[in-house]
Amino acid sequence: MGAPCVPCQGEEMRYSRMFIPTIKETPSDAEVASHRLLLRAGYMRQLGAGIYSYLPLLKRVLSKVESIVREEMNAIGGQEFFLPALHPKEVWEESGRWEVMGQNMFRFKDRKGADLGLGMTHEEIFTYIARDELRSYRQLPQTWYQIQTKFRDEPRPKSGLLRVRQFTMKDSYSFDLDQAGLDKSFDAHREAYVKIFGRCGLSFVQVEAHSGSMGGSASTEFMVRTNAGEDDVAACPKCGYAANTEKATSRVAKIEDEKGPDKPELFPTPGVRTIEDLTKPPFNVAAHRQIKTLVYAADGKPVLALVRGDQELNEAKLQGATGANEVRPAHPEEIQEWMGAAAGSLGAVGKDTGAPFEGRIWADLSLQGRENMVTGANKDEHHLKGVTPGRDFQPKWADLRTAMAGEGCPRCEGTLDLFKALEIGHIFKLGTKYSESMGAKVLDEKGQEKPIIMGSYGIGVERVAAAAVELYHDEDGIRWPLSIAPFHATVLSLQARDPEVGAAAEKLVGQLEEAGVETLYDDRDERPGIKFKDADLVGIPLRFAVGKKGLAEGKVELKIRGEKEMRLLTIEEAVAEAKARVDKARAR
RNA sequence: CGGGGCGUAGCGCAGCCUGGUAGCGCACCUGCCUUGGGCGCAGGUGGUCGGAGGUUCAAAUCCUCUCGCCCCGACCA
Repeated sequence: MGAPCVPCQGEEMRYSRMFIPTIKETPSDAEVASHRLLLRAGYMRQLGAGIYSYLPLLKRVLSKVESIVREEMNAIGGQEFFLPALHPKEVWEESGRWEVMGQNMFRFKDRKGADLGLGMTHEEIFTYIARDELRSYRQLPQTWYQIQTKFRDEPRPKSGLLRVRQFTMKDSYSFDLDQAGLDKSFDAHREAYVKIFGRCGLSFVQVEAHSGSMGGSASTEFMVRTNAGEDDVAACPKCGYAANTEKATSRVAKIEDEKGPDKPELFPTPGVRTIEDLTKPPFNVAAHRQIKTLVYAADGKPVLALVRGDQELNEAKLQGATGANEVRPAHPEEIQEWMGAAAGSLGAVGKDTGAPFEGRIWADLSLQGRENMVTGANKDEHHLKGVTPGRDFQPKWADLRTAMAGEGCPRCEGTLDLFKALEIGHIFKLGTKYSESMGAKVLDEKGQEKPIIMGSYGIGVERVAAAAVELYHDEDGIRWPLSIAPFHATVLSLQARDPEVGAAAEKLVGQLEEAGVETLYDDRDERPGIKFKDADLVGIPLRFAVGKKGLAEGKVELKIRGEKEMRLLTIEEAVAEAKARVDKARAR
C-alpha cells in the first residue's frame, strides 16, 4: 500500500475521542465468533434482521479490504465504475431475471407506479452499458468493476455479517470477443483473487462450484474453511480436488449383488416408512441394497429421482439433469395422486411407461449395473424385491447424489474429506447468457456480428472481514491480520495521570505515526486492566504498554496480539520494530 | 414457507404459572478511594413491561390479534 493508502496517514487517533463502544457481556443472540466479537468490540450494531450499522472501527477495516481489492483489480486492467443500486424493472426483464430472482430481490413502485428493484448483482446494468457503447472487437477486452452496496432479501439472514440483506460487493465483469479471451480474463481474476485474499491474511481454498441462477459454464468459489460457513466442500487431500458439494462428484465402490429372481416380487412391509425401517429385522435389507425413490416437481411436472438407500439426492444436480428452472419436492397430495401410494412405499417399477412419469425417471449412476434390489411397490406398506434397474424400469442415468466424506476422489485414488466453508469470492464464466438476451454484440474483424463473451466476478467485502475474525480470534477477542486491522498498533498509557508516562506515550505515538504506523493511542483515564481487556478485544496487532515499571528502565513493552512473550524495548527500538512489521505487510 | 424460542432500563436477566407499589447485575451520573488484566465504598439517573384490542375493581402477568428478533429446517446470485 503506497500512496493511495487508505484511511489515516499521519493522523493521531485518541481512544478517548474515538467511538469504540465495547461491551463486557455477550449479546445473547450472537452465535458465531465473528458476530459476537464484532458486536462486543464495538465494530458494528444491528439495525434489523440482516442489516447492520458499521461503526468507525469496522469502516476502517472494510476500507482496507477495499483498497487491497482496488489495487489488485487495477493491476489486471480493471476500470472502476459506480453504478446505480436502483434498477428499473425493464432492464431485468431483458435478461429474464426479473422473474427468476423471485422474492430474493427487493422490489417496490415509485410514485408514478413504475416497478423498481434494488440491485442484488449488476450483470444487467453493466451489460446495458456494454450493449449501447461497445461496437467493435477493437474495443475489447474490457474489465469493469465497482465496489458497491448490494441488496438481497434473504429468506433467513443469520450469523452477523455472514448472511445479510445489505452488503458491499466488489463485482467485476469481463467482455471478450471469444472463448480464449474469456479464459484469459477468468485466469487473470483468479490470480488477482489469490493475491487479494493472501494480502488480507486469509487462508482459503478454490473449489469448483455450481453456477446457480448466474448461468454460465464454469465457476470457482473462494472458500475459507470454518464451521461458521454454510457451504459444504468435498476435498481430496491427495490430488487437491475440491468442489462444493452442490457440484462435487465421487467414486463409489462397485457392489456385487447376488442373483435374484427373473422379475420383482411383492412382499408386505407393515409399518415400514423409512429406509432405516427396512434395514431392521425381520427384513434386514442393507441400505445400499435399497433404491430410494424421491418424487419431485420440475417446473411443475412430476419426475422421479432414484438414489441408493444410503445416499442423499443433490437437488442442484437433479435440476441440472432435468434442465428445469425449478425443482421442488412433491407435496404429499401430489405424491398420492401420481404414485397411488404415500411416501415410504414408493418405487419406479411400472412408472416408466405411461403418464405421468414416462421418460421422466432419473437414476443415479451408482445404481447402474445393480440387480436384485428392494424398493417401494407403490402400494402402501408393500415393497418389491429382486428389482433390477434397466430391466424392470428404464431410467435416464445421471450423477444425482451428494458426495459424502469417505467416498473416492473422482480424479485420483484418494478419499474425499468434507468440511464447512464460507464463500468469500466467486468467479463465473458467463459466456453469452446476458449478451445474447440483451443484445450486446460487436463486429469482429471480418465484419461479422458476435455476442460479447462475458465473465462475472464477485468478492464479499464484509465477508472477508468476518472470515478473518472467524479464522483469527481467541477467548480474549479478535486477532486481526496486520494488513486489514483497523490500526497497526495501539499504545496504552498505563498511568494516564502520570506526566512522565503521558510524555513517553505521546512521544512513542508521535514517532510511530511518523514512521507510517497507524496508531490508536489509549489515553483514557482508566485502570490498566480495562485498557488491556479492550486492546485484546479490539484485536489490534501490535500493543505497546507504557507504564512506570518499564519507564524505570527507560523501556516500553511490546506484545504481539496472540503471542505470549512481551518484550521491553526502548522507544527507538519499538518504533523500528513496528515499522519493520508494517512495511513487510504492505510489501506483500 | 414449516417447526421452536424470545420481546420487561443502554446490555444481560428475574418477575408471568397463582392478576394487587416493576426488580437484580453490569453500564451511566456524583463524591471519596484506587491505578500493570474489566478495583472498592456511598449516593443517584433511567422502564409507554414490543404494539393494539379484550376480560377484570385492578393486567408485565389471563385471552385475541399484530409487529419484531433469534434458532432449526426448506431456500439461497
